[in-house]
Amino acid sequence: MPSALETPLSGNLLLRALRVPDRALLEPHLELKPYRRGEVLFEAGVDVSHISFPLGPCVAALVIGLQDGRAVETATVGHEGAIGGVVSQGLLPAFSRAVVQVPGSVLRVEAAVLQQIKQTSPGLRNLMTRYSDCLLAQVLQSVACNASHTIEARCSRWLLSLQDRLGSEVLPITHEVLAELLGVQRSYLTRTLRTLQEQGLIQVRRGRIIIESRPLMEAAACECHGAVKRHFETVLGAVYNASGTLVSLRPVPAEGPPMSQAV
Amino acid sequence: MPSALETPLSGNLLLRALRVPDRALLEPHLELKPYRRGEVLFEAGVDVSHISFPLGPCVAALVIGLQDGRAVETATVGHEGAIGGVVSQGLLPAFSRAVVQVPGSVLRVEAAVLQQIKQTSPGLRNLMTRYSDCLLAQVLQSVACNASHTIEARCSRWLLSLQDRLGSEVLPITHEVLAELLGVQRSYLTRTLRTLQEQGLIQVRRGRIIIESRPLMEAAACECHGAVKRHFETVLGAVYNASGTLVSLRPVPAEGPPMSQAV
DNA sequence: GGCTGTCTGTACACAAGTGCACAGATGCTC
DNA sequence: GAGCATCTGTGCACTTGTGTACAGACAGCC
Repeated sequence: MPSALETPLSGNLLLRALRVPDRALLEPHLELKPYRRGEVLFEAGVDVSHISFPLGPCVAALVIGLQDGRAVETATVGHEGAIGGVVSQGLLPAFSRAVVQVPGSVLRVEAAVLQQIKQTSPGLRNLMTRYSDCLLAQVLQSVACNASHTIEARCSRWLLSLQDRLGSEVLPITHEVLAELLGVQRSYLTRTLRTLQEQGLIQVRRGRIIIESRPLMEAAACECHGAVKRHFETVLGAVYNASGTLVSLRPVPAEGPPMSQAV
Repeated sequence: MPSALETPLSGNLLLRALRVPDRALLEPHLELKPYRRGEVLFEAGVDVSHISFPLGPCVAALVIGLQDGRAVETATVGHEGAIGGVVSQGLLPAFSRAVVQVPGSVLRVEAAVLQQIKQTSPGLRNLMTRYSDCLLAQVLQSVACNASHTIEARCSRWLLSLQDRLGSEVLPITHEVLAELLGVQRSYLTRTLRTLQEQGLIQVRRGRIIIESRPLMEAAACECHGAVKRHFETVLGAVYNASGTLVSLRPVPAEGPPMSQAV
């Protein structure tokens, strides 16, 4: 199986950013697991047994369930990151649920094993800490965003960030689901999307939304999209191609004395 | 000065939860620093040099500044926690600004020094990891909260969480400031507070809000307040007194073999 | 005790978003 | 290629919250 993982492993940018020896430590413990849309990686309140690195197009969301039955998205994680005990270091009960939004596979490792390996690998430790900080940044920005930006702007932001992760203009999502994630009314979201379509930003199809003009979308979206992206750049050295898609992270540098910082 | 710190140190619940030897490691490096209302602990984009443990009534907020000049609160930190590079482990640029809402003192330590001590103290490491998880939980819940709850509910939640930290019914805050933190219109917040007052939940005074009936407040607030509180209980063993005030955290247990979890 | 700056109360026109209901379109399955 | 479940479009009454403006109240200061 290790040989079969050779290719998949490069489908996650965090794993790809690791140096070869660190990757070698992790590789024997990685398990490939496919997920369908809507599948749950872990439930809120349950101990997180594994940490998962989404591959290729796979995108999951951290979701908070509310008493009235709604379930609002708090963070999106794709092939640029990891999900499950990233901050809690595993083995603490999860506060949120993790749900697959775009189907695909993940590479996962037992939380305890990852902790073990981190002990011996400063590079891995450093990388995971940096990613944690980016995840937090994303969430912090969303708090402010949800408090102050219009649904049109938030919706645009969300679509852009999905495109960043997928690298495709065709975003497989229904109004229903997107409205739930944003915590807004479905009928109003439909109207909003219609407006965006009339302005030539997107095309609306059944079950998918097609980005027509990324520049216009970026103008319609709030600053939050850019702010988070910039933090990914400075902290993880994220690299984006011309069309805004996230293509790689800065490789973890070789160990040196001044590395003690982000242990 | 170490002797002068003897008492202050117990004014922060995280520090108080540490075992004596761990505390001893930290103590010589702690510096007492007073802050006034509105003072900035660190700015967004700047490297965080220190990590601060608020004492007694001191409360700070993580704030995201928006392009239109507004500055919305994303998290509140009082004597139950710490602020500055908690997740990023210091020495990464801060994503948010930290502003003092209720004046008081903090004990602070250089980020690099704290990292150093963590290397040798599993207890401290474990505690900080748990606190990080609680901080994230608080922020995750706020994303969902801001997306779906009314201003009245959010305002009530906020007042309750300040009371938890202060342990007093008199909350020193103006409508102006609270409206900004919640990301809402000042005039509408005044109306909301008026409504709460007419229902006997609070009393409104110039520059302060007095909680009249905590039970009624809890009914008016959204579930988010309770959800975060419960996570603090399970993860940090937070203990609340009859009137809802946070009084202590579970002491860090003695080291044992099964401790490897939250390294 | 009067002045002054800040904070609070309220009014009003308006925009944004909800909640619900139902018609119509689309894609998939058999 | 007909049927069906799901998704999308739209209408309408209503609530929540914005934006702006201004009057009055409070507390601290000299």
